[in-house]
Amino acid sequence: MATTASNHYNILTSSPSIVHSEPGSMQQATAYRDAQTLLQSDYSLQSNSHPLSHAHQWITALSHGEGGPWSSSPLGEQDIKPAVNLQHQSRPPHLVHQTHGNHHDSRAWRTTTAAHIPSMATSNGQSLIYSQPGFGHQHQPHQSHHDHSDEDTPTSDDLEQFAKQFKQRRIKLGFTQADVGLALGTLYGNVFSQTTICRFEALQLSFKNMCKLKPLLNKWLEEADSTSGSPTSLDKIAAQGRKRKKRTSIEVSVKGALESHFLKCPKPAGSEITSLADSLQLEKEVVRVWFCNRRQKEKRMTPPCGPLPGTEDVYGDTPPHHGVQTPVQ
DNA sequence: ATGCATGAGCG
DNA sequence: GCTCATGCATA
Repeated sequence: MATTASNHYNILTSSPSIVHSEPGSMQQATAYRDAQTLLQSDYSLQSNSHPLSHAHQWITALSHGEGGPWSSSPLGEQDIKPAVNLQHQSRPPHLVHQTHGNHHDSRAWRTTTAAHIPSMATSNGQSLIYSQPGFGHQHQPHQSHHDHSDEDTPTSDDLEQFAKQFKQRRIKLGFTQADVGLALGTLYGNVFSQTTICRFEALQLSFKNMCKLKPLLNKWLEEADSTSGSPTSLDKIAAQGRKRKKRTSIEVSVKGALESHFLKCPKPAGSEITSLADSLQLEKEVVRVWFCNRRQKEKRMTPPCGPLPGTEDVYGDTPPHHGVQTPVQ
């Protein structure tokens, strides 16, 4: 069965303070993992026992110090990043180009820069439901073609370029994605995780989100660049705990089943989710979240290949209109 | 790098 | 309930 590795929550109490990592070293990665399973309580604890509801503020409220509901320390969880970057940067040349035309909000991406066109592998994303990439260009930011480097609404291309350069320079300067995330917190008050930086570099965020982060990252880049000789004070405080449901590990076979259902119906009703969860022996919530994440992924996931026209808005939120135009090919 | 999860905000 | 931004935990 698939299953959830366990229904425990782990409380990370105090992770080792992270010092800004030095170029090339990926130290502090394992130390904190021990403290990972300190406490075990039922899932219900979260939904029933604690009337807490606003626990996100801790992330942003650096000066709040009220501690989240589940946090054991008053520091909130602003940055708990353990800098578990072991990866650094091995990035295969697979282009991550997104091609969607979701005007809806903001996730319009690349238009056509595919350098190589892998054939549709049909492993599991064959139906790429999503829409078309079309819209040959950014329909969002159109400001006069000016020669702005930063500021102002960038185009998809601008973002892509920036992300590329950002990553390269970041690496050259010897910083990990986690370092950057923390630095943004100490420098500008907005802490971000390694995950976010990673997704930024990989263009896996929505257009709007990318636009929002770009300025910050750009500033950091300048900072880091000019201070590349002296040790920028990247010290930060890290220590807090938080209870979170243990990540459920869904078995491959079960995932396959979910995929199938997803292809048939990306947006199942509550009752459907319930029965599906029942047949797969998963908690309803897990299934519901799975679908949410699946949908979200579809929206920004780079299509395995050219999204085929004809399979458009399955979610219904994909709006009407232009979208025609064949993707790559 | 990515899977599952949380929570704000919106109907 | 969903979307969307975001991240812990994990592979």
